[in-house]
Amino acid sequence: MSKNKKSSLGRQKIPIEKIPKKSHLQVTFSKRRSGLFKKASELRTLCGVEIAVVVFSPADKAFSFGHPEVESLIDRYTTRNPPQESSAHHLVEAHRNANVRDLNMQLSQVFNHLEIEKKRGDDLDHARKARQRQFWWESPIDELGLNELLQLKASIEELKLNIEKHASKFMIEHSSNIPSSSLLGPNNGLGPLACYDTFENKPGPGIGIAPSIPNAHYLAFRTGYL
Amino acid sequence: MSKNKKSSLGRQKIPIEKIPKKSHLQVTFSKRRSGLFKKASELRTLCGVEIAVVVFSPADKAFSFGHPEVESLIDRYTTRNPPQESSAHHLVEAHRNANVRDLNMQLSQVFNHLEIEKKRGDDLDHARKARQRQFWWESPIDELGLNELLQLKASIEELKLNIEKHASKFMIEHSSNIPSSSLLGPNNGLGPLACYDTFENKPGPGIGIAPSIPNAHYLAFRTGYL
DNA sequence: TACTATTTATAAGG
DNA sequence: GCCTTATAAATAGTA
Repeated sequence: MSKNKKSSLGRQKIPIEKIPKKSHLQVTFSKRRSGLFKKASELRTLCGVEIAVVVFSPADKAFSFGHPEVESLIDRYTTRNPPQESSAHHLVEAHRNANVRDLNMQLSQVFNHLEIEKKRGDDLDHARKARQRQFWWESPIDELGLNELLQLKASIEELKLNIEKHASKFMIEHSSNIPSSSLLGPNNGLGPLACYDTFENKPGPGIGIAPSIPNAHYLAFRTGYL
Repeated sequence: MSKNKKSSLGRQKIPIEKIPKKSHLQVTFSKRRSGLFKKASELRTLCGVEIAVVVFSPADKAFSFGHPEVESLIDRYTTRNPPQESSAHHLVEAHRNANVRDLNMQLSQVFNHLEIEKKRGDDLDHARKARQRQFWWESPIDELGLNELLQLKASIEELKLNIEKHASKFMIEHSSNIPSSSLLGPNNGLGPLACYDTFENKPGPGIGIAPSIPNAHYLAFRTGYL
């Protein structure tokens, strides 16, 4: 037997960037998704913690892993019920437990995503206006995007302070000479947010049947409705 | 220098079961949490997909990783808006993309969790009744637990069919002689659910001001309110 | 899907 | 927390 013939080169190092070849990407997605779920499962078992993972595949299929099951843990993450604080607080709370590198990475994603959310918010707000006279109870679904934006804005403002604090500490410890503002990008990281202020009190009155409050998502901004 | 002295034994194999020593558990949690987030990040970058991870630490602190940010992706997972199907459908959809082992593992967790949810549902329903006359718009927050239960019930019934289907296929392929019902446990996996039927039409009338519908969470059971 | 050479994660200890 | 070491585990490329 050709026992010393190398049947393959074995695992090769690949750069962490988008895989261009589609078939290859699909294979990698499957392998790494199950690897990720396995890790999540091990973390859950080893440490006895609650965990949820949600992924949308390249074909936009939903995959999830959760202990306890995903919906319930999402519910806990989103609606925890201390009086009048709501989910914005917990989003920030979660971010507080990350390191500077993670925070910056995620912050840049948030900015990118805000652009998309703003667009979606505009569209949905328009659609809502057109529909609410006929089916007023459907409108809050569309409004979710807007409220998420408002929560996001609050979160990011706290997150920014948080990052700057961490960043200072980080730089002191490493004697770096990069100014802290550059960590947040040339526009200081909050420029693109200013435009959201105009949303702040939009989705309130104008129906005259009943205020559309009844979900925990709305609690943080309840005073805007009453 | 004692160059050939082993300064450590290196990584040792550990069983995947709850780590008893608390300090050790904390270290493992930190290491594996960041490992998991790194994997999630790589999956996101390599495959260009959207992903969210939420973990509650042993000390019940919330940690999260998300591209785009967690709240928004959770929102997408939870509220996707095809007419009248709502999130129960997507929970099932996600489960459809798992293998038999995963499904069984998660199913057992769901049953355990249902016990807790049922208790919480009872308590919250009681609290809601006491409060709704005064602040009717707050009650839907408390009702979330109940509605989640109803969605869960629907999901599990489909999930059960799904597992049985997969299980048959699995066993045929592997020529196993384990009967399919044993995969679901001695009570066929649905016994403990029967009691939830009594919740089905509870949170409807009795207020007389306005029906409390306006969130996607409720859409699946909208007919119960109208 | 299964294999295998290699890279990557991580348990233990400082 | 961060670093080192030695080893276990994940996985890229291939058949």
